[in-house]
Amino acid sequence: MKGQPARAISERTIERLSLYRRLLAKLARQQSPHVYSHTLASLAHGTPAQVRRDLMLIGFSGSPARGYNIQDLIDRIDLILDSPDGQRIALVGVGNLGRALLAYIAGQRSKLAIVAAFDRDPAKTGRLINGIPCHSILDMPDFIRSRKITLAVLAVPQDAAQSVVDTLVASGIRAILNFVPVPIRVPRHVHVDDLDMMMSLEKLAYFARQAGNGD
Amino acid sequence: MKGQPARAISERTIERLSLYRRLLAKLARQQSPHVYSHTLASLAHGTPAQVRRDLMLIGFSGSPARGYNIQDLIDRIDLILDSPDGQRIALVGVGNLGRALLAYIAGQRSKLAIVAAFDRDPAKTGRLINGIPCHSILDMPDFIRSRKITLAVLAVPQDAAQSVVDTLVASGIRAILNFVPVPIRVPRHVHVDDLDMMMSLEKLAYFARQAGNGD
DNA sequence: TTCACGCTGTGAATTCTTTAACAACTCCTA
DNA sequence: TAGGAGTTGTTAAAGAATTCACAGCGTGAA
Repeated sequence: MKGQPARAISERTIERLSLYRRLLAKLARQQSPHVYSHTLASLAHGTPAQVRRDLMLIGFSGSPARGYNIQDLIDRIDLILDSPDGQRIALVGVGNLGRALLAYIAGQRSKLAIVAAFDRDPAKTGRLINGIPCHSILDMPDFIRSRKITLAVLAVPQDAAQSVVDTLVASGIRAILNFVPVPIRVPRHVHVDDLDMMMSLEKLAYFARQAGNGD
Repeated sequence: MKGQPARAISERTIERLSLYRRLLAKLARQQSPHVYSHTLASLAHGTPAQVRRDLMLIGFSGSPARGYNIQDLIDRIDLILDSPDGQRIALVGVGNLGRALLAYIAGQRSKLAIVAAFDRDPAKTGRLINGIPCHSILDMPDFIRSRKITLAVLAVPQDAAQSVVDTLVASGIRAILNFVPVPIRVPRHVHVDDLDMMMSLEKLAYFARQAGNGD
């Protein structure tokens, strides 16, 4: 069995695969067992050529005149995106945003489970929050190691960010979804994705102005 | 007065400018009145060449041997990113996430103010939430028009997303920050930025696995 | 069984983004 | 006042990502 394709798939393509999978899950319930690249493309706001190339990259083939088998494609994407034994996530920082993220993420994907939350404030620790146990941040290293947590969602105050990140990295975390609007330093083997809302808003504000008149 | 440079600046560059401005604001309080491109680059996790090119694109010049004047650069970026009379934002969907976003965004930038929230649920409307007045979604079109709101943050349930978007667009919204994990359809002149957390998590999960061993 | 249609798979072309490289210049030192 | 160190501004090259375009094929219709 060949498993994952040898060469790394680009970040952009992985993002689209995630999107395709979600769209395909909906299609699977509804219509014929096949989709054309142009159908999937229009659902994903992309081009047919892009869809075909993405699927080519993961070694998936369709049939001319029938398109791609939906269930087979979902299975193939699962094989790429999911780890067989699943991956566990910790959320750090149980403030307003942290709690909302807990509720948002919990239970979305069986192979990607939030298993613990951490906070410095003793008033928040030692109980369930949105069904997830919340621990003291002092217990974090042991917890991450023993439960083999590889992903972290960071939603702590700015000042605390870098030191929390250092702890996470030292505990063996492999990737961080960062909601703190500060660039965090990590060693090269740790991946970071910044979701910076103010940056997105400022970008939208700019293009909103460019587009139409000058309000 | 020439105002904005004629040619559009790329999305990537705008994002970095937003980041630079934030970093510069910190620098301004601390040290000398100048920065070198390599200093700013290292704070932004970028390369000096990238910084120089970005600043070139917005027509900003530094001095050899002293670098860029921090305050002047902030002013120049303000000129690009900010609208002189400010832009107003509406938040739609006051659930867990919506409330957290209100708290997060409120008061961050004076030229980018959240001025109203909307929800379908009458229990939530008619009062302040995190200091922002919350209205019925039925009043949204009038409100958006009369208060000249051009940006929207979308945090409604999936099923409601497209119909809310249609209303927003019809009311004159120019750009939407979309937290709903569904591709929304808008006319070409409306800009959308999708902040899709599950997609980001799945991407990180993939690269976390690629990097090290195969857990 | 044959034909025509419309799709896939993919090399080539294009476009967009980043990095390299270096001449020109400014400041500091002596 | 002249020289050296180190930075900017910018052109050219490299590298990624996307789109084009078309050969080849499978299906359904005749």
